[in-house]
Amino acid sequence: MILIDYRDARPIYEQVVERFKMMILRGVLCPDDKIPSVRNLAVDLSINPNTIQRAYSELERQGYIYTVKGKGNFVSDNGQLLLRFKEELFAELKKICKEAFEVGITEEEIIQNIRGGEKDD
Amino acid sequence: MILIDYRDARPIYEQVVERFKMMILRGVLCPDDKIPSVRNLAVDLSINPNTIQRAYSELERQGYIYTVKGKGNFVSDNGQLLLRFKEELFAELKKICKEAFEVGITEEEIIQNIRGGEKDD
Amino acid sequence: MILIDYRDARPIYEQVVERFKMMILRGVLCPDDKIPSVRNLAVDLSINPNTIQRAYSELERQGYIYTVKGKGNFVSDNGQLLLRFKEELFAELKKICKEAFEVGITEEEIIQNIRGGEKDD
Amino acid sequence: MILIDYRDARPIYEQVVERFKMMILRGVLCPDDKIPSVRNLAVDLSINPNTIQRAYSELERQGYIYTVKGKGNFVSDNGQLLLRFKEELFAELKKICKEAFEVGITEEEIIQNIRGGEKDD
DNA sequence: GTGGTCTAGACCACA
DNA sequence: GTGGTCTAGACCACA
Repeated sequence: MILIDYRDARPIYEQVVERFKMMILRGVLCPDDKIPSVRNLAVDLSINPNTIQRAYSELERQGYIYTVKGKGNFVSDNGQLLLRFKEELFAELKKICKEAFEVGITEEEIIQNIRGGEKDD
Repeated sequence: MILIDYRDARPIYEQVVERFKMMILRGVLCPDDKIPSVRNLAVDLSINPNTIQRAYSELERQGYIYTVKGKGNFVSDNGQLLLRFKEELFAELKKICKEAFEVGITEEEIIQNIRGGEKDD
Repeated sequence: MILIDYRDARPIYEQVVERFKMMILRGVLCPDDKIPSVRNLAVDLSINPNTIQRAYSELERQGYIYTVKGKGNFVSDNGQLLLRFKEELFAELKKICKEAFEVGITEEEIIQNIRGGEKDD
Repeated sequence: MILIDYRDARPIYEQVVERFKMMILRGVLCPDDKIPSVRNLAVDLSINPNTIQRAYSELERQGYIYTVKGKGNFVSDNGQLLLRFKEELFAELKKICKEAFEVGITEEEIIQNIRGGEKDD
């Protein structure tokens, strides 16, 4: 369900956050679905429960999941999530493009580079 | 010449590296131009010399500058730099676009978002 | 009769306590009215009976209900309840106002903010 | 500088957050002031560094401080902070008043209770 | 020295 | 069982 890449420079908790975000945004996980308990996922991934706890706290803070004490963590029903994710992603894109323009790369060059990627997915 | 943003989450050495890279790629700094000595820049920016040294080592490792012992640090004459920078930048773009496609954002939506940014520069 | 909000960060037993308190203070539930049995309410709300039991114990401790063994739980006839509730509520208000005054918010600003809320109820 | 109340039901990290917020909002701590290092404050308060770390992360997330890696944590220069704090505080007040109105407490009664508190500060 | 991440493990509240 | 907090302590990146 969740894969950790130890060669990835990003911290483990961040990778966990990202995996869940994508699964929720893609609809693999649906509103009110229960996600694994902190302890279970920790055992499954051979990771310390504190690290999972941190990932889940972050997911809750960002509105992707909600916690019911004593029961577990569940996927939120928040229609705003995809919209917010898009905004963040476009902001990132624009930042990179700005850097590109600065060194003389043209809009057309960038667009050519993006085109055709959709089907690779 | 170099501006450090202490509120930027990135480490200082990384900001220094990035500033020099951009100045070299934009042609603000030309091949064989002498860049400030570690000591001088450290004083100018009120930064630990170790931090500048680390930035310069990184710039040398990436081929942007070369060191002449006893003389100082100079901008490389390396025609490959822009090409390599472009490849890295396009790789980043593709990674983000891949994530976008995964959550259902279309190529057209991305391209619309990029268009028009060139003139804002 | 009782609604549980699983997205509410507060524990379930606390929500149950609060709902009953409000119903009793508003007069929706009257002295000596029988409230649902632990078992029935647990089934109705699809909640663990332990949780309901804990809520009822808390309500009894605070004087809102009394238990007759073998008969059930009943609303208390305690004229002091509203008075005590008011005191608690005013204490909370004062604590928040104190914090407000500390950062320079004026009494007038607070009062303006409260005025007009009564009819929204 | 910071006092922890072990009888307080709130977790320690939350108390630390609250103390710093108030000091910043009251102007006791000014923009770009350095706050104690995680380790130092941990020793001073006889608290685990992780707990201080958590408090500082929260303060950063809320925009009260910023971190310079390897240097320390510093007070932000964010004019929005007081405004946002006010909004949160007024929201709390309204929630309590709403509860008050529900059990028949009048606006006037509440206002009388608040008046005169400003000078006690 | 300074913050950031992570492990190991305890204890508590809640269901 | 489930999450939340905290302690103790290690190791790393950065300055």
